[in-house]
Amino acid sequence: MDTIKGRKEFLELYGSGRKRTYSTLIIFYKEKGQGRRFGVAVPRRIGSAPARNTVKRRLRELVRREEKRLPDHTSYVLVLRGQREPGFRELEDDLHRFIEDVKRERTQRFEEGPA
RNA sequence: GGAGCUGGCCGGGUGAUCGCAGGGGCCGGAAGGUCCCUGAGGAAAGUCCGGACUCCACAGGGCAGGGAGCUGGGUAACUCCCAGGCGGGGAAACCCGACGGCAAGUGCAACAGAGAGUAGACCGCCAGCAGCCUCCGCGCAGGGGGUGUUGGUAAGGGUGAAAGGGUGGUGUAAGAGACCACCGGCACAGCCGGCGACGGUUGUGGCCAGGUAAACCCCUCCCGGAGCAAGGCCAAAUAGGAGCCGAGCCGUGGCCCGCGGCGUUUGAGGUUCGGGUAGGCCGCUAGAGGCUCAUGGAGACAUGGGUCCCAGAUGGAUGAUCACCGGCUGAUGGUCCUUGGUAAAUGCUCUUAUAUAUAGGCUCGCGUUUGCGCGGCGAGAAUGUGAGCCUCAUCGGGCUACAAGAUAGCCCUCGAGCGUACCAAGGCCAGAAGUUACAGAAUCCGGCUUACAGGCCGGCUCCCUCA
Repeated sequence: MDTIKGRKEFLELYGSGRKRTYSTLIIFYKEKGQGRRFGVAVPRRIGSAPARNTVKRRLRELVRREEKRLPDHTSYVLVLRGQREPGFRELEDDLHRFIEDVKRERTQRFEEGPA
């Protein structure tokens, strides 16, 4: 899993990337460069350092599992929503929804494209 | 067994699947692959002290600023640690203390109170003066009690966190360190013990000096600045840009003097606009290091030997998911064990026998409420003491009657052992459910402080019981 590094690149995705909102996550993404690259952001309001680290590990684990199902040549930033530490299942559900949404979006574009 | 104090330690485990970071070996031209090893804490936290390390400065002096503040020791150093002293808390084990100086100066103190730091008369106490009352009337002597007023007084009451030493005496109208004795405290001097803080003791002195220095301040001692984004190397890039101000600027990091450097035609420096970089490597993990043994020491710790190598990320690794097992709390159940209590709704056996002081009321006797004289009223009121009588209550419980209580009637009654029933507590077994903390290295150490579900081991104090 390649990671996004540098504040500038994060700001670029926040500014010009596409955005989808789910119950525990906000996901920014944009076609860019080679391969798939990921960034994870967990705000301070979630809790202490150990709590934030746990959430980040869960998100990385999910990305590692599901990476192949996402479109290539794209950068993604996953930002945590809410005030509390979410469970693994909640995060998993949201990521699956995102994968379905992105797949539908590409199919639509593919059908509209040649027409 | 209970209550408490204290020192040290731990702070989930196993398995499966899928992963991360560093190092090493092997394969490969490289990308990478593969195997092995290692991979968060007691506080990694707060960033509060102290150091190591790195760079800058080193020419000093004065002023300012900050810190420390009982003694001796330990340490690289400390605001830390050990031992001791003193003060405070506790019945004790033990705990707590910024613990130099308010008898150098200046300042501050709410409310209450008469008075709060050169003290102060609200009540009280005492004295003088005036006038009044004393079973009734009158007189004499003496006493007592109020009132008003003028003074005295810090004994007593009251206020307050605190009222200007305490106790006893002398003294006095009443009092007062006014004087005396003892005690406490203070200052000075001596002696004894201790390295010392200090302790003990003797003498002298003046009667005594309130609190607050995390109030200013005074005294003693200590203190260059910045921090691993320190600092160095490599690579890349900006571009030696423009406008304006301009005689000072920089370092000695607070200020002044002084000193050093740069600059005033060759323009230091500042500011605005425009533009750009922030990639890699080293520092970077072997250290005041861990474990263990020996020696010295009361201890903190030191010295020496042996042995081990134990995180180094940089959008930041050290894990994610699932299953099982633990730890703790525990509704409820089993009624197996122990202990205690209750029971004419209880059985059996043994052994047997008991009376008290106080309170209240009533009656009677005696004494006192200054003395005397005359008259009146009246055996009264208050108080002390002695004798007799009466009443109530307590000294055991249950049942019946009554709404309840008083009360009345009836019954059982003491002690010991065993058993039965019920209740309570503890142990044991089962167990729904809940809970499983605080918290994430970022240059590294030594500390401090704060947070923490729960658990383990040791030592000590007090109380109860048994032998």
